[in-house]
Amino acid sequence: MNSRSKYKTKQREILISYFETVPGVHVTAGDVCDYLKAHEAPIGQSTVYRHLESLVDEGIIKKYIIDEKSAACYEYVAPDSHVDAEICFHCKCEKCGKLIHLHCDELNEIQLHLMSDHHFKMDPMRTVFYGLCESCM
Amino acid sequence: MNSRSKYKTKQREILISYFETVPGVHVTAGDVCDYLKAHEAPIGQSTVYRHLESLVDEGIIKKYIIDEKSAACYEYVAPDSHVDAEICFHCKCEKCGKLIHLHCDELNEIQLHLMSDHHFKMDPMRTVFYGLCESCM
DNA sequence: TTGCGTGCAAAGGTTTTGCATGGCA
DNA sequence: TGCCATGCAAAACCTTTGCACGCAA
Repeated sequence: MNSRSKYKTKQREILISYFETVPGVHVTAGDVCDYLKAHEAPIGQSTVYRHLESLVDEGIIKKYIIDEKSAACYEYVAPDSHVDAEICFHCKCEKCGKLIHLHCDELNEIQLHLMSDHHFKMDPMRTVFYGLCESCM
Repeated sequence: MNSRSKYKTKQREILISYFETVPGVHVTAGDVCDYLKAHEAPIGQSTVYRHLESLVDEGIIKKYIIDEKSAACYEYVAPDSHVDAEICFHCKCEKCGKLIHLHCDELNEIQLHLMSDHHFKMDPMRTVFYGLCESCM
């Protein structure tokens, strides 16, 4: 509900700085809290959660729901990257828990198909394919 | 872990009977508990959860993780249906929360593609496409 | 009789919320 | 000054687990 940040606070800057140091890495809300606590600048967990929601809305970070039993993951989005071209799909192995990143043009056709035939605008950042990876099959 | 039922108990029969009365409907563990409590036969929630796990393993019901913030959904599988042909995909609207069921052959190609090109065996029952539905776009 | 099944209560983990205090503009 | 932001604690939520008792075979 408080999607947009109105004030520039120290906590917000700390969080953004932290994410900038871990590009391409999936971190959970707990990871963020732990890291900040271990370093110089602890932030209350409710503040962390509230900022994570805002930063997702602003497109500064992405949120991934990888596994329903574990915590949500957040990842920094580099501001100078043209994100549209960087669509990334995820496959999660139900057995070993491995997470596979896919950059595949053919998978983009799924989006087009869902759009044209089913009138559904799929969001690749939130969609995860569940199944079995090669080594677990 | 206790995947297979060894004893035939009253609670197990009640649960199966309940699911038979709601074919094609998604119910949560809480729904089951509430329904049974409102009727003649309440069952302890831990027993419900334990049976749900067993029934999923036995293929009597299917489990869907639709939304990471809400409870898992369970659905009865008719025993006389040839389930292999009944693959069903789900689309979940992130805005209005609507759940859309898709029976589409073209989507089956995703499975084949993931299998042949990425060596990943996708599980349609667990995979949900997130995005925006027609009315929310 | 043997050991699984049951159910209550409590724990588990992640996320949200209430409320008083603190800080930005 | 006037809101918004913060953070602690507690609640909320779904699910799992411990343990003693009950029941199927």
